[in-house]
Amino acid sequence: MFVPKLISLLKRSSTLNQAKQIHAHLLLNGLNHLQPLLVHHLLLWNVGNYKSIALYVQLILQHLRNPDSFSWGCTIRFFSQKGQFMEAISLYAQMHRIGLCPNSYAISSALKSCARMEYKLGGVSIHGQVQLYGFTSCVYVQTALLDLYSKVGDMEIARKVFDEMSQRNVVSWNSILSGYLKAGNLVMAQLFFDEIPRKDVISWNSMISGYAKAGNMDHACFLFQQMPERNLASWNTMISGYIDCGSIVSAREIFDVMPVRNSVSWMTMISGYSRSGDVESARKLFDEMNEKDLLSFNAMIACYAQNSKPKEALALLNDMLRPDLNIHPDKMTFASVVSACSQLGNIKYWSSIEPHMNDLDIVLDDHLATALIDLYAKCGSIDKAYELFQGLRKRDLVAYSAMIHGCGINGRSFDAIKLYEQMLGESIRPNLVTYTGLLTAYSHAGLVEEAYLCFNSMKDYGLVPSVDHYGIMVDVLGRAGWLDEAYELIINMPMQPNAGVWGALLLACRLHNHVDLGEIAVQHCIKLESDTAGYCSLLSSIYASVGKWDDAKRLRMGAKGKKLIKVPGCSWI
DNA sequence: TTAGGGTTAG
Repeated sequence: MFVPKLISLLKRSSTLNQAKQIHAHLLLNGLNHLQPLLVHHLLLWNVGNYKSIALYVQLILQHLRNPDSFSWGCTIRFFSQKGQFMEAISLYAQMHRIGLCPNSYAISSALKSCARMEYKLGGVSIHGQVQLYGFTSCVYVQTALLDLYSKVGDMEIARKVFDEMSQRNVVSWNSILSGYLKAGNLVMAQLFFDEIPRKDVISWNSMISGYAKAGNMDHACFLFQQMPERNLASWNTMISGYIDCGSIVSAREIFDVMPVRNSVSWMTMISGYSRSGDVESARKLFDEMNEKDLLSFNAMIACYAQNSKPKEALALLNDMLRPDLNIHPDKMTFASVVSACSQLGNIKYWSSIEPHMNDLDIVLDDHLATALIDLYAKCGSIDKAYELFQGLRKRDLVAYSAMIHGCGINGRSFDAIKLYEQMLGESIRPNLVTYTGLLTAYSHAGLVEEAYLCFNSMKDYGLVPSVDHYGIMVDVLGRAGWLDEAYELIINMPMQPNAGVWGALLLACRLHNHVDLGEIAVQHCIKLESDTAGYCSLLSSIYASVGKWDDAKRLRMGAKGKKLIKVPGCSWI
């Protein structure tokens, strides 16, 4: 077959199998030099699905008799564009190992991949090769380099690269702009923005986003009104800016007047309502959507999970799985669903959903694994939780807090304390949730003085104990029999104690048969909560335990009839 | 090179 005919056949091939046949033909007829063309065609026209093309092209690369930068460069760019950054970087390294000189495609795509993964070390080593192979005047390579340093937060070197560029395009300007904005340096960003010779919509959007993130919506709005053309990202940035500032009403106004909406707009609004606790408005908006997609389902399921409506979250997952919708849940969906199951506190809910996740080939990431740690810990499978915790790529504040709490409620107090120390050793600052778990652990172990020290150390991290932390402390003191100290702590609380705090004291009074404080505690509990039967029966048991049979009987009768009871010497209604 | 979603307490 003539070469021109082969090339035209290749260009018209639309399936991977056709391309493979042509490839076989090339090899049989000694036309190996046409392989780069085949690689280029395969990658450019996406014949077949991504995975099979990727596999086939990699196979070709490994067997090229005369490896060429063009084929390798195209492939590296392909992986980088598909978001397969690890693969792109590893192919680049391989290309380097076999002694091929990279072209600008290869080197800029490898740099982009490092930037997206914030893999500074890899980027720096490619920087050395940029100098070595003489790409110092290629605007694409230099911009990729500049973007890398902006993304990893090294603005000094980013600035140096920018200053030394012989040629710049608007992407170079936008990259340095986004670096300063990411670093929160609005002053420098504004200076650069003013200098951009031909600003595009991305330059404007970046500035708007920077002011919005800094909470300066007035200036963001000023820029939004000034910009010559707006795209969807401009409008969506304004919506999320208002939501971040807590102005859900202004966000809605923007949403209502924008000319075209996409799923990001809908999702941002739904999660805005979710964050302000307005589940009803979120659902109303969700129901108004004509074509619900993965993003909107995820936003609505997350809304239910985050607002303590786990049953509704699971019901919506069920709707989402309807075959006619053809929507496949992803790891975002499952993170919320796991949280919902965890709130229900029974593993049976998750057991019926887990097979779906496995069918969908969902890969556990740290977020999803953390949700599972919490689920297993709450359902008593602490060993399974620990196993997941050990397997995390990076143990962050949330993972530690979930694990500490999990150990706390499962009676593994010393493990909880050890984890807390390990966390501090990794320079992770605890938050209020961490202390809830830790105090729970001390409470279960009956370590009163340690708990007190821990409670007092919260201020070292700038944390102000919440009413729940006081509740746990009352529980710790009370269980250990330090009832007067517990009462004193309640009296000196900087906020109003809730029924939980007084309930903890009441429980302790029952444990140690303390009548006087028990009467006071029950009085407050009844004042704070409508369902009083449990409290009355506790006090009644206290009376019984000290032989005050008449009082005990009277209280029990009262509790049965749900009437309000009067205790001698007390003035509650 | 710009917009958006998930995980920890009670």
